[in-house]
Amino acid sequence: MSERQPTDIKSAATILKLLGDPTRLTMMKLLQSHDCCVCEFVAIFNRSQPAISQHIRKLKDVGLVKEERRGQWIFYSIRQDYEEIAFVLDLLDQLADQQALVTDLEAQGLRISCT
Amino acid sequence: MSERQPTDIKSAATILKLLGDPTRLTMMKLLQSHDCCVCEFVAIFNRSQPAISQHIRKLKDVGLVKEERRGQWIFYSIRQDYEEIAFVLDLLDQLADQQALVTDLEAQGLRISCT
DNA sequence: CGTGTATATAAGCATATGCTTATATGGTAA
DNA sequence: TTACCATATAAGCATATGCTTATATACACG
Repeated sequence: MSERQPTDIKSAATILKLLGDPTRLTMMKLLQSHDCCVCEFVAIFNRSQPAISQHIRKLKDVGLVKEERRGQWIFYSIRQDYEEIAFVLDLLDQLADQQALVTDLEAQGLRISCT
Repeated sequence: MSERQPTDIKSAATILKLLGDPTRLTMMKLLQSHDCCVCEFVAIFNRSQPAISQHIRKLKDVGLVKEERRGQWIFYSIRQDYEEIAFVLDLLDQLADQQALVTDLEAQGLRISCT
């Protein structure tokens, strides 16, 4: 079991700045449990589709997430080969679980449309 | 040894946003090793005194650091009683050491003036 | 093929951020 | 007290951010 390399300040600041937004941080936490498509995030965050797309783009631009088309939808997932992935996952592991956001939607009958 | 409580998303996002700036992140990392005064940061970051003061203020406003006058200077240190201190310290622990910033200054004869 | 659905992108705007310069504050010390 | 030093605050400005609305793209599928 090899010790992880320390994260350099610049990389860390870039990551933290990106995650320093409640929407993006919650997105990443949710992505840790399962892949999501844009429409799912739109439903969960009750925000416009472009707003969600723009958040995802930022995450994608730095390489934190990747996309994959499945039928009509594009699913996003965390890139496990991201350079500082351990730093990111450790951070996410310390956050309160957010699955309730998904199950609440289902309970309301607003089941995520694209799954 | 009690398990730490998970950090809620909102608090985490606030912290990460604050630390998502290379200057403030480095400040916090340095403060983990020893208290610093404003003039020390000014020398290390080669930035104006107001710029440094304004960064410190943000850290102070959320309760991450506290101040303490020692003679002519005001020294800043990490508040160990900060609510999410464990989250913050864990994060800082994963960053590359920044002590070189201090020793380099000393090596150049630009010894920190206020120590 | 054409149509619909999911998503991305562009442009515009209001607010936030991080600096600058100028000035205020507050304690030290002659 | 007066002058000085470290630091804080205020005001102004350029850039960044995150939304909005409008529109483009890109598949899927009848």
